[in-house]
Amino acid sequence: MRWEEIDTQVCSIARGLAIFGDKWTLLIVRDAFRRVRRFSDFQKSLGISKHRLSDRLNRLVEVGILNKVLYDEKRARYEYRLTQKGIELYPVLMTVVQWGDKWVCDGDGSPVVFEHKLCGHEVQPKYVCDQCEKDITARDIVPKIGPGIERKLLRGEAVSRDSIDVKSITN
Amino acid sequence: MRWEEIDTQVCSIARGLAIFGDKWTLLIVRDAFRRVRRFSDFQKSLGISKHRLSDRLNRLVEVGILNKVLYDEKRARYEYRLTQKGIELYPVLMTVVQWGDKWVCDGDGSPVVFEHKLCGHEVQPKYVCDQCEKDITARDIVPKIGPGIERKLLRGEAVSRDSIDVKSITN
DNA sequence: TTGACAGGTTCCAAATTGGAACCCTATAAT
DNA sequence: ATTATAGGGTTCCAATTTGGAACCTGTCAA
Repeated sequence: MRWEEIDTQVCSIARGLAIFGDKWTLLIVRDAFRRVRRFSDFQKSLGISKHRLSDRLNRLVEVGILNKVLYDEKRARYEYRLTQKGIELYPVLMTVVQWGDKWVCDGDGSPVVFEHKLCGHEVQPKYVCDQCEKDITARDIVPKIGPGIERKLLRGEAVSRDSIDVKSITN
Repeated sequence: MRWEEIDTQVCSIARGLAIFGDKWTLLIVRDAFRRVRRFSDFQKSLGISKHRLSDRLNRLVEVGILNKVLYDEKRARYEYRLTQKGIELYPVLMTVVQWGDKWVCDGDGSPVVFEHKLCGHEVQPKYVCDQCEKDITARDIVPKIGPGIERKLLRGEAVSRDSIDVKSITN
């Protein structure tokens, strides 16, 4: 299978990664969260080639993660800003940060820490059950077929067996 | 800059993505959570070429996300299983699932839903402040220089200006 | 008038990929 | 005893993707 076909899987991970699972895209989104907005600033920050950057930015605009906002009419200059769809990638980025802080730090500790404006404390975001408020861990979660698969099956559509075979997530 | 150099940035996102930010790696990890364990099963599930798969599995073992476990001594057959380091990628994957469910579903709803063993309910995991328990959103978080950068600066090490320039994360 | 700046595009060499073919070992089937 | 099959690879090549350098264009500033 080639990469362009992975989003044919009935799987939100595959579909998500089809959008931002390549080498540079999430780093561009990271920079957008840091308020990097202009072509040349992305380039400086990432050291990516212009060609690639141009590609990636256009793609992100296409899929609705970034907006192109005119900031200089005469010279047709645009800024790239996160849309709501982009802003909601925040937990993805933050969970990567937390994993990285724990597993690929170099002994000096977290490069960046975070303050929660609402309570003023330094925050270690946590991932909890919305029903019982306990921490979510892989071992306590049982995946089940959801409507996205069920409805397709009811309509007789082919759904790869692989999507269906949802086993308990654990090693 | 070429991709192999991105983990020189003092940034947990860059360092994380240096490990699992390429096209197939996170999908392999996804499958590992689904209890896919053998070479040929990964291959069937992903449709990736053997060459690539071999590469990626070895890489994941190298960086300590998967363990190679002998299951047939005579024929030297191994299973690939998540280590603790791998299991802790769960929130990364789940936040991708939640984003994908919301933004790249096709009208049929979530392909897969999740039950929380501890309370028996269907769970929508949420990302909250460990101090005040309120939901975390990009707009309420202020990044600050952490020890990982500060200590390097105190030792006089070069830290790219880019890592330091931590602006409020918002558009 | 010259030059710098922002934001591209074009081109090529180098790296990465997918796919097919092949290899090796150990069991299973005939 | 011979053949087949399964698991897990490796080798090779053509196609795709990439990084980097060079070039283009329209505006402003000196």
